[in-house]
Amino acid sequence: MSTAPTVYDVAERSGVSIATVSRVYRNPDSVRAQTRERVLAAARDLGYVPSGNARGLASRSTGVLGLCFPDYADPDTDAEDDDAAMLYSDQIIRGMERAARRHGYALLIAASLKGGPESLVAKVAGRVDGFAVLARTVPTEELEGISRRRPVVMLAGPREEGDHLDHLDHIEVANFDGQRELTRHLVEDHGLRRLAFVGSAEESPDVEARFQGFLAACRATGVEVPDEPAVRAVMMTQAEGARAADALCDRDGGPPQALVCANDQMAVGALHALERRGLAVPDDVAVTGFDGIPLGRLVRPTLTTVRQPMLRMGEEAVELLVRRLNGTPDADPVSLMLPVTVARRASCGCGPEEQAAVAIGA
Amino acid sequence: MSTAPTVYDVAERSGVSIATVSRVYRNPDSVRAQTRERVLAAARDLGYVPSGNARGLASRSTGVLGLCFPDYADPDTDAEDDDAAMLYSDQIIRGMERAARRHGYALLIAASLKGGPESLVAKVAGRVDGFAVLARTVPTEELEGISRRRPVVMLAGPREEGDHLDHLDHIEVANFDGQRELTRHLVEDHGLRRLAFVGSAEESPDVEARFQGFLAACRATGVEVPDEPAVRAVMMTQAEGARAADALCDRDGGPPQALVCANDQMAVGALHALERRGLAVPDDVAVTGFDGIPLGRLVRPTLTTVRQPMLRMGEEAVELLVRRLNGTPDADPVSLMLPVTVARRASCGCGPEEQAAVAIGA
DNA sequence: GCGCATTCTGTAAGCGCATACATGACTCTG
DNA sequence: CAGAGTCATGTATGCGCTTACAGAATGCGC
Repeated sequence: MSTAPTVYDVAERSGVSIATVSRVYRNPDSVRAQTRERVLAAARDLGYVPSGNARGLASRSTGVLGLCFPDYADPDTDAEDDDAAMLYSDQIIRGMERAARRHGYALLIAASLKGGPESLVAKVAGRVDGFAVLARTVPTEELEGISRRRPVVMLAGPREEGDHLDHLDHIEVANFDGQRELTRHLVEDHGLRRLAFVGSAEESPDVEARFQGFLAACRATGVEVPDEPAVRAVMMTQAEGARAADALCDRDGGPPQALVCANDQMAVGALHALERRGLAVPDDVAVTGFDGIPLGRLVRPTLTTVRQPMLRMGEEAVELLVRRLNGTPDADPVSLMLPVTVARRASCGCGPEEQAAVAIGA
Repeated sequence: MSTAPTVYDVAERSGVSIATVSRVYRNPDSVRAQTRERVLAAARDLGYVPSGNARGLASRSTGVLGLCFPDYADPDTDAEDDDAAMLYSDQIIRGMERAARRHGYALLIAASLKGGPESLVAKVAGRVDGFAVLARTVPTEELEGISRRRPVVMLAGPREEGDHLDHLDHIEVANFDGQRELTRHLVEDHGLRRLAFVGSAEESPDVEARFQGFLAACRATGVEVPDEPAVRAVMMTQAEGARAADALCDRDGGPPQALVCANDQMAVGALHALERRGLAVPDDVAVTGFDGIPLGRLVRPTLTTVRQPMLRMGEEAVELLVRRLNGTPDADPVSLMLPVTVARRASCGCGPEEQAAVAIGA
């Protein structure tokens, strides 16, 4: 692992100047074929790999796009089953990677833990030409500064009015419409009326939108519910979902007829908690989630949920970034809303077979 | 999107030298608190983000690890169902990301398409401190050169004897043992004797090892099979799996009793093809895969397969890289073999419930 | 108040590459 | 065969940061 060879080494070995070496890589046609071969041969001999850092510094661009996402993994779950570990951020990653590749970019990913918030984004931001951020992964103020200098697209968080971030491109899904339709389904098609929403609306604008959709459906169907979520979860993990389910069951009046969870992970946690208590899903309590992670189809009963088009979200994010990168850097901010689908599965009482679903919203 | 501020701007604005600005970020304690605050305030005002390129250049390290993987996605499948798009590389990505984060690294990922092979690895290699490569993603010779200058770990390809790459760290799974056990199960527990192996052994050393495991089980149980795979697939995608299934059914003597596929994607493709032909799985033909991707549990019948611990593979890869990076760069190459588990599900005739599985190999 | 040990901060020299510009070698024209 | 025009290559500079090293400021004991 000796010191890596540089353009200088290659230049010396092939008897040309460093400029020529550089040209061989950046603009091969501008070098005579014979010279080029000599240079490439020397490079091969030396095991030369151009330094991305130096290249980036000199050319002011990296050829890399980035993604910052929160780490919502349930540590315990993963150990026993890889599948369960695939969260929705993973699908966004794949979507972005694929689209990035099409445009000649690589993808740099980093999850933030509550720990060093600043370092994370800064690290990513400093190494990419542009990046996407999953809602609330990064403190607003920090993004504010960063986004002045390079393209950033917000994912999954509705734009915040009056916020300093409204100059950012933005992609969200039909949280409101999706949750409203799912809730309507519970009430009208399954006749459930005592519903409880699980999830902290303050935590994330997505959850807030979902909760509002939930409320809208309740009002429209004449179901009474409190003006705020029955249980606030801090993290949106399985553990929190289980805790929420337990808390709701222990309340006066017993468990509600349906647990409407703000995401799939909490719903799965609730499923487990209810099973431990000997309550049957969906007969005693219906449970629904939101997201459409693979795990939702692996649990029993299979989880009724609202599916987000996550791959597409990742792809669209890249498209927006690329557009800004070559062309219209100062165009007005774009705001996309992608449609969702309600996946009716077993946990709401729809039986084992998944029902055909239609796109909702946007 | 004006020119981004630099240390110089921050230095000027806060009335210090650029060295002090740098120190504030690299080594905060070495700067007086009062000075530090001034600098940070100026940085905040300007929206300053340190350039990763410049930092990397000057400090000769990037704080980034990389992963190169092949793109085996089935383009058509993805559109209709995000879940189906989650391949095994995605799980490796997650495993690596998580471990990388623990060690303070970000992760750069890039899939290679057959197209520009060189540019891909070179690009990644030039931007990271070390990286992992999924078997055969990268031409051997190219890796040869690169790996002389920075840590590389090979994933999922058995080390090739006499190869120039045997100085690389290496992680594989118990391909041979896993496939042998699965094959034994088909023959001894289900009484199947006309088996066909689908997959090109030349393409990948993993497939070769699996095929050898298949052969070993056949010999041990007295089942006769040809010395090479019944069908060679070029890509290991669903489309290829379907084609293979069709080809085998059209042969003289009709379909075999079992299709032993070299990976899950091909197995799923075979499942579809058989269904189209009106053949029942597992009653007419049993089908098995290898990998344990989430999709395998979503198809009907659920897919019997050999599960690889992919998350763990990603994590171990990072551990190996990190170890080389800080400490023992020239230690002897490490070779890890991770155990697999046989997941007995419906497609081999074991019924809908997944059977408890035990670790095999290593 | 002085000398010396400690901080703290500034100066300067790269890190490896891209690229504008200058130079040199040819070819072509008249 | 001189001069203009091409093409290939070299020279020189700077990208934004880190980091010895040196220098200034501060604190301490006496």
